[in-house]
Amino acid sequence: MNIMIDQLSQTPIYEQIENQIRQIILSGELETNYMMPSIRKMAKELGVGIITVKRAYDDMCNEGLLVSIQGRGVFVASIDADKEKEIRLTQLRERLSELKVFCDTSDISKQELIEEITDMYND
Amino acid sequence: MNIMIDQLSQTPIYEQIENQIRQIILSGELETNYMMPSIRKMAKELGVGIITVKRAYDDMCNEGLLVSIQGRGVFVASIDADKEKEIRLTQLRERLSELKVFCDTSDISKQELIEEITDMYND
Amino acid sequence: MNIMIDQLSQTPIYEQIENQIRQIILSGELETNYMMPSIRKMAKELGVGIITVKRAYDDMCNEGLLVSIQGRGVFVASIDADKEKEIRLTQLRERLSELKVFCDTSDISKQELIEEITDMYND
Amino acid sequence: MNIMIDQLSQTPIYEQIENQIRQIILSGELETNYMMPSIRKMAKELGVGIITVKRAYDDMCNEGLLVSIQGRGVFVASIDADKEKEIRLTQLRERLSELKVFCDTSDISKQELIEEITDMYND
DNA sequence: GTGGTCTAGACCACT
DNA sequence: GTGGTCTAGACCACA
Repeated sequence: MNIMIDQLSQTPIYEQIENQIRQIILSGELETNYMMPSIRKMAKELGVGIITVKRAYDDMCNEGLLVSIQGRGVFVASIDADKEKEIRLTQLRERLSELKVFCDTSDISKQELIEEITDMYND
Repeated sequence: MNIMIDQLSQTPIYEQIENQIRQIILSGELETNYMMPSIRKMAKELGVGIITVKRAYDDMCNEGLLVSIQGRGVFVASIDADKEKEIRLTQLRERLSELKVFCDTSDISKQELIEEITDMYND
Repeated sequence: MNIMIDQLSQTPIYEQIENQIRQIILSGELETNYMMPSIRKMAKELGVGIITVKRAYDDMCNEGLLVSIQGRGVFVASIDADKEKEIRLTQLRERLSELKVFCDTSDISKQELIEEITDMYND
Repeated sequence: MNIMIDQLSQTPIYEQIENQIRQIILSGELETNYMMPSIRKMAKELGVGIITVKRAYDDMCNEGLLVSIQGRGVFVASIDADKEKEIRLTQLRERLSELKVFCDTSDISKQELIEEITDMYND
């Protein structure tokens, strides 16, 4: 589990942690019931505060990707891959819907939009 | 000029104002040198503080879309088409950048993203 | 007397008027005791408020370049050209003194300074 | 970091703060990532309001000389030498622009101006 | 009337 | 503790 923190980023540290853990779990790198590093250990490794890591773990528990068990630790939740994927896609569609409104009111065509995305992925 | 404020939104009020004014100006709805509602009037209409509106106007002055003149008012700046387009694209890229972070951390590929967009435009 | 106002300039209108009147008087274009246009006439010609012109005239009276006589009008003061010039140069030296402090603390050499000035006058 | 405020000056307090911080940073006195005094501390030390200091910090963030990070503090940004120099020259040009208006309206020629500068540097 | 500056103080988000 | 947002209200400069 290799998590990188950018101390100067505008994105809150707890969110950086969440994003990377989410990516790792969704990529299938960790099995269900895998025990996450303890909050203290993770905080020490990343060089951030304990509260910050706790916030990240808590958020992921609410999200359903992690499960916290009193006195034992935090574990990777059992996930139905298809169902999870569908959730992500639904979230994506909501974001895309907002994006389309922006493009429509800004005179940006579908062509230009896709072109920008392609450029972005080529960097 | 119809601006709506969502007091419960996560996005700061001044940013909501900025986004909507920007949209209105870039859509060409307002002519160059159009006099914006005075800070006090706008604040009263929106039911927000004077400083909040001022902050929004200030930011847009820095952005180059408005010009503020002491004792006279705040006016729509003259913008050439190319510069206008560039502003829009810059905004688009900021949004796409956030979108990419979401996709990357959600195990959604470039392929899937473009596919979703294409579907959306076909509806 | 040809005075131009830039309504969109950041410089206050009354100051624009002052600068141009000062220039005209110092250039010797107007004789001593020349009667300036009335405040109302000047305001009408320039398309600005009466108060704005009054402010400009008042300031120039305090500066000693104009003399206001109750019920008669505003006139060009008698000026000792040499003395006036010396006053301007003294003011210039004060400004240059500040400028030098800025250059010294910003690692800008005399060479660079004069070069920038030359460039500026060539535009 | 020794900043002096002149409460009676015509230049706004936040601008006085900005000018002095800019000078300090551009002079190389502070290293990249140096943590600036907190807004509250600086405000208390200078005897001004919190918002005044915040305004100064905000402006310098927009200028690219500082970076503000929620919950952590405000830091000196990393600046490359060329960009630094360009900032200084831009500031110089703004000052020279004002100086030129003064000279033009005071019947002082480019020759006289440069002569005065040369004299000043010879003292 | 307009915008520009400044204050004191409150509440929230992040570390 | 840090910065970020927002308010209410005051005073000044400008037109």
